[in-house]
Amino acid sequence: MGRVVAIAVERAGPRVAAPEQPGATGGGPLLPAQLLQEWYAANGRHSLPWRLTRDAYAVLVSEVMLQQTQVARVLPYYTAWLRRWPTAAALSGANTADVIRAWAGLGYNRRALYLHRAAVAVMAAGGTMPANEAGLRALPGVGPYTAAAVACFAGEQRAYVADTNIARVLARALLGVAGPREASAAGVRAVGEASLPAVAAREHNLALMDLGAAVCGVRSPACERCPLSEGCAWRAAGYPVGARPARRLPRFETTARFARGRIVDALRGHAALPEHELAERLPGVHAAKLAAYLAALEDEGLIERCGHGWALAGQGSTSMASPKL
DNA sequence: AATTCGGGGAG
DNA sequence: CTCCCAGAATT
Repeated sequence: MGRVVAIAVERAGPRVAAPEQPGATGGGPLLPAQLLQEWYAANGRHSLPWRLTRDAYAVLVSEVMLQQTQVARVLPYYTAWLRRWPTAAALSGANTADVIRAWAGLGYNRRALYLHRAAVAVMAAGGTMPANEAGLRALPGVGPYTAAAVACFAGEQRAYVADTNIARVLARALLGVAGPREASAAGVRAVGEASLPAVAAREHNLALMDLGAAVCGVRSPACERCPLSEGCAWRAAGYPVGARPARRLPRFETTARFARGRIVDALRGHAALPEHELAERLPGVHAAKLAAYLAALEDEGLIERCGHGWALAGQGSTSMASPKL
């Protein structure tokens, strides 16, 4: 991608960019875009597979997989998924059970359903993936972040993209607080939008994202390696700490999340299972709630009744499967 | 505004 | 052990 390099060497501005550059919008704090792009050219993760394509479907797959999930864990899933379902048309023809099985290990299983339903919706609407925020936002499982990300990374549109990393960098560098929780979402958005460059917003957003992941970590800001440190408001303020949520988490094995994950994963390995066999795979504390878990999973479209037992939804192609138990 | 929804790995 | 991760949907 010669484009990135070209941007980085476009102009040799002042080495230390002033945090506030007069004349942009309202005069709020801005990012030193030049330094940021130079850092990105040298340190960005340019070879991530979803950054090497502009295919909106492929980018959507990556973004949904990346929701609350680390890059390293998504990589093998992304590759396998696109090999199996290279297009929205291909995915729309898959059965639900196969899609849920392909998701094994990623967590938040509803994301697999959303992705499948999004593909079906795209095909129903003519077969062309939307590349603008509004069209993307209408797809299931696509919220403000994912819509902006796909529009920007695939459609190369000038969108304000705010994942957890970007929001943290903006909150620190421009607002002087520890993170987005210590600022209003509108405040972060205001400085983020004001800092969006007129061109190459894609590289701008990717740079902020990589910076947040590699340098400006939640617990470990490496300011000595940060291109924004000179004008960083958080650093200048002496690194004020953020408030702690301070919430006691119950043992994971006792949570509904654990039970639901176990249930779905058990059904991944079998065509169908009777309810008592599902109960055997759960700690006793869940016995009284098993029926409620199953009802919720059924309502969400992850599982379905199969005779006297349960199976992954859509097990037998698209037709109403005959009872197997 | 608060909750719920998985699972793995870093610290 | 706790915390965090390229969030979204629901209440």
